[in-house]
Amino acid sequence: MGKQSIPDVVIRRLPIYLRVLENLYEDSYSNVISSFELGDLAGVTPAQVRKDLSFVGAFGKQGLGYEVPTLRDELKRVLNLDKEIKVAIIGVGSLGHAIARYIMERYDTERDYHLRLVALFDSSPEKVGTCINGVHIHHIDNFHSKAPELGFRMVVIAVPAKAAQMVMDKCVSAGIEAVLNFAPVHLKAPEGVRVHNTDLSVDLMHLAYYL
Amino acid sequence: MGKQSIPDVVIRRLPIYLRVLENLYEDSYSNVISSFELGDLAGVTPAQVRKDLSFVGAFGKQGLGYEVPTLRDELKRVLNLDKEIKVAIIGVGSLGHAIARYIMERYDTERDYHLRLVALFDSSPEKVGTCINGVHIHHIDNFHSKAPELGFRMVVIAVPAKAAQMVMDKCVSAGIEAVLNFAPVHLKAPEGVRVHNTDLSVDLMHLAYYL
DNA sequence: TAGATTGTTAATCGATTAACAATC
DNA sequence: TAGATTGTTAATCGATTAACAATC
Repeated sequence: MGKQSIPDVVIRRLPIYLRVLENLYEDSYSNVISSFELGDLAGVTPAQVRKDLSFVGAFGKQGLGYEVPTLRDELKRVLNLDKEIKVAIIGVGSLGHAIARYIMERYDTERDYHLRLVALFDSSPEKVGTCINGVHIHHIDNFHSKAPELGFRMVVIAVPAKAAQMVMDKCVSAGIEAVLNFAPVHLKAPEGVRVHNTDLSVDLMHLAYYL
Repeated sequence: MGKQSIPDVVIRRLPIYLRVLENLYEDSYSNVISSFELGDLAGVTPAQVRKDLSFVGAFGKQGLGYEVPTLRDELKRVLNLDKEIKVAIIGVGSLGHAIARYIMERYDTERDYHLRLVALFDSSPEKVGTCINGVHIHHIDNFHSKAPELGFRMVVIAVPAKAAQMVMDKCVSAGIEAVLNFAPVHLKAPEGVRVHNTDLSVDLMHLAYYL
């Protein structure tokens, strides 16, 4: 299998292919898709698609293309999305709130991705104890015990920049393995903890260059 | 000057350096920073920092490092952030709302980035006509006339996937030059319109691989 | 001055693209 | 079968890293 042999740059594109297939599925297209069509819908070249898919070991059919349900299942398997993945969000400001709703709407319902939001954390006494769509907001001080109790290994950080590294440290000590950080700071984590930084302001500034 | 000669991968890192410098500034650190310190805070190697900064033509001082205010101003100039940049958001769901608040809090106040949110657009009659922090929500049907009237050239799309391409087409025909897309679809735009896609679900799926 | 750090060049590394034999 | 498209290899392209002379 050799999971670590798939380059990260390829892994980053697999969810995009998966997203395209899910959308096709909903619109109930043809049962097969060529690297040309898939590339067009994903915004990459056909050669790129074939190269990427060769890493996951998916088998297309020459002359036809890829079977949509087969490829979709294969991509989900590689991305671990064939199991339920529990996620928690730390920081329930407007961004954390929006992310919570996004995950609940996009995953908890009809799709079978099984990305499930199991807990929210905040430090504000007014928020702690309340719910968003049935998901409780816990106090951040209880994070260390709640993580193993609720069984999530993936966390979204949506707290102010000043608090982010402290929150990250709590995650690390609680054994969290993957973190998606929305705070506008580069967070440090030891080897073995995967951190992905998404900063809206960085994206906006990047685009500003091209104006 | 040769703006187009700076690779996009470098442009993407410049806002990160700028963010580091702004944070330093607030904490009123030393007046100079070496490529080692800057790299550490930005999460890249010192060699990378020096290579990147050599593209913008910034001048550090051997034996010392880079003057923080000089480098900050230089980065802002290259990224067009020395002028006011007007932005509009299309789609005022919870994500659009959160992005609106984020931009208003982060840019409109004490900082001098001058990224300014000038308009919001939605199709819901309940939302149209209301305000968020003094910024009006217009009907999407008025987009074409509002764009030149309010003078924004950059747009954030935060509408559902199904509506996103249609909204993008409206942007293109209204002369928008840069789009930050949060809808989970790859949007097509003609040459000359810069599109940057950020999809929370793609990031989550990417991280899921490493669990 | 001596120590430190830049800017830049050359070497390495990795990713994308092109091309085509295999084959559905 | 003929036409189309895959999977893979080789060629190209670009980005990162290492190293070091220049110099503050």
